[in-house]
Amino acid sequence: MLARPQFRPLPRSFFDRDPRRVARDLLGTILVGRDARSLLAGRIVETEAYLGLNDPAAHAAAGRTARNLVLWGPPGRAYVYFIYGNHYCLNVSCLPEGKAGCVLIRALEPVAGLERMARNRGLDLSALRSPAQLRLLTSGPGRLCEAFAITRPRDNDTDVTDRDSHLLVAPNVSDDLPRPRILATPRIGITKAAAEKLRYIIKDNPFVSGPRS
DNA sequence: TTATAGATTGCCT
DNA sequence: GGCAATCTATAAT
Repeated sequence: MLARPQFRPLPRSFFDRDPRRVARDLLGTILVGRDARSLLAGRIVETEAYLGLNDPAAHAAAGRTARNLVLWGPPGRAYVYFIYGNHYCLNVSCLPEGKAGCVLIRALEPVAGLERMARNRGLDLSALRSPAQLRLLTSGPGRLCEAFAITRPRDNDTDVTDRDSHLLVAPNVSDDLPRPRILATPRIGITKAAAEKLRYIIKDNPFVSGPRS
């Protein structure tokens, strides 16, 4: 059997909580993607919480549908959806089975497998030398999915707490001290419930999505 | 069966 | 800063 890196993912209990807590605590953790050939890793620097039935901006607000079924399942599963005819977005389900909260992963700081990410994004490898171009790899929910080749239906319902999954979330030991400075802001790109501060970012991290200001 | 908005991105002026 | 691309889920007819 081929040796490959092992990761101890976050436990299921981590996701069995209020999406706001999960969204905050996911900052600094590592999204790991892998296939037979490559290992991809990125540090999560931007998330958004979606609260379920009572959150007008959440897909779950429509109730249980074929698309959002994963949201009502057990915590710690990938919810992948297709948007604007162009892009996939990655969420992780929260709360116990029967409740539909989730966290949208909005931006990563690339850690490993940057060449593969660039290829997946259709970028020239010279992009890896320019900070501005580096941002284009995984700075945005659609971009990070393309970089990690995350699609639906294949990756939908993946258990990101299973060490054997091709997509998982692992703690980042080196990030625990000092605790990243966290900022809460309004969510991006929504029209309903747009005032609530449910977007969480690592302050001053250059890989957070949106204009650099 | 048809219409429309959407948890985005990249290219245009 | 504006807007087209491109398709799916859901609402409206």
